[in-house]
Amino acid sequence: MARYASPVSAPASPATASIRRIAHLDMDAFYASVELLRYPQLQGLPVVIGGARRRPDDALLQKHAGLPLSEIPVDDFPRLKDYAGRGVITTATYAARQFGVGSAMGLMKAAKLCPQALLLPVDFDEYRRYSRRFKDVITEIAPLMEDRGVDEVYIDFTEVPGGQRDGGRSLARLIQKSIFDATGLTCSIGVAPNKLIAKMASEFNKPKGISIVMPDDLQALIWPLPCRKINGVGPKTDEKLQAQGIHTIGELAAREREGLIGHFGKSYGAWLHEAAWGRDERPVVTESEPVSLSRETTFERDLHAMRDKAELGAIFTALCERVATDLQRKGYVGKTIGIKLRYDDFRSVTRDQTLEHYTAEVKTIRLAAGLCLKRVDLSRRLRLLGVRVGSLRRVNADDAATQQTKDKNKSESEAINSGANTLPLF
DNA sequence: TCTGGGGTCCTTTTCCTT
DNA sequence: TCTGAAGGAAAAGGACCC
Repeated sequence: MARYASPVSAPASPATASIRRIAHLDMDAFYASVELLRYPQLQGLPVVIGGARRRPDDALLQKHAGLPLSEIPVDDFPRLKDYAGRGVITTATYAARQFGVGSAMGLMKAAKLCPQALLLPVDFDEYRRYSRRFKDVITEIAPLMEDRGVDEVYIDFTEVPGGQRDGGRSLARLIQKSIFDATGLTCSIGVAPNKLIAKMASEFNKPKGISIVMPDDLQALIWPLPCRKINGVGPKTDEKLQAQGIHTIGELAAREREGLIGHFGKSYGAWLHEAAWGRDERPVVTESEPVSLSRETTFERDLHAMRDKAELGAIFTALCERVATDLQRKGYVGKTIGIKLRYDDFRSVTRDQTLEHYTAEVKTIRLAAGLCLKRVDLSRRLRLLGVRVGSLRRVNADDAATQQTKDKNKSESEAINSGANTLPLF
């Protein structure tokens, strides 16, 4: 909090002491909007963007090679009804939502609800490019920005020129307009005394909304909302709250702190109480280091450790390679190697192993992950396999240190190898 | 007939050491 | 040598988020 108190030394504008103003900015239907910039002819149509393993528009692009994307006839786009395979919807346009399809729904189920919907693949690279562009626009105007994923950020307005005017509305407008001018994309912004409230506020007026919440507005604007609107209250907690007759944030605020602690534990119970009262002192964090890095994949069909050994082995090795490549590209080494697998009945299990030394080597990762694999039940069929490296540390650009790490990795590999010669599974 | 992938953080369990 | 307590670290799982 101290960081955000108004400067004591400079008696700035005498009448208007600066109060903490935090904005949450959320891009409106980000993925879909980016796709519509590319394919404007799909405007207003039901479009679903989904986790298709094969790009459903590959054939489309091939067939119309040379033609500007915006001139590809709508009738040629792949339809949901023609899709067969696993996958879920990542996002859907408003027109598609009319049919009851939405994020996280299985594609097969969605195809029944809206067979005529167009299906586009998820193009993360493109979304990341737009993400970088809109974030650059923001930091030009307000440098204290916290990245919250590809389409969301928090911004500290407190000390930004104009950040106090109208509770932050003018600055929010400026940012909205600048982002639209630079990218053609719209966003919604909530400005409030802290991140918790700002996050809720940004949802008030979607799309293209600006919502201002002042400290005194808690009762009127926040308390009537369902508890589920609190960022950090998910379906499980909501269910427990409902069971106790707590439906709104106001009802939650009315509960004794001690009672909540009794039901939800010391830490989470106390946090729920604070949240209901709109209290949140978390700073806007402009930089952070990753804790773990992982790769996982769901198979086209469930695989069996023995019957599909070769296939699983290849997938497993590929996952290790991808994690290792990611680590090296991003400049990290880690020392906790883990696997995750999901059985055909959707239960998942994880196994971890912490090494003596940090590594980013495929071989070491593969060996350690192989040992983890030996500790799980492989009689059931699997639908997902993942490999993770945790306890990350940034690797020095310094060559000597790198070489040292490599040497250690080498001996580590050998050590693991000698203990593992009874053969890893895949 | 279903239910992605990449993360973080917290709690509980397990294991090791003293 | 066995047992149990205590505490810490690592492992496992769960909830949540985008």
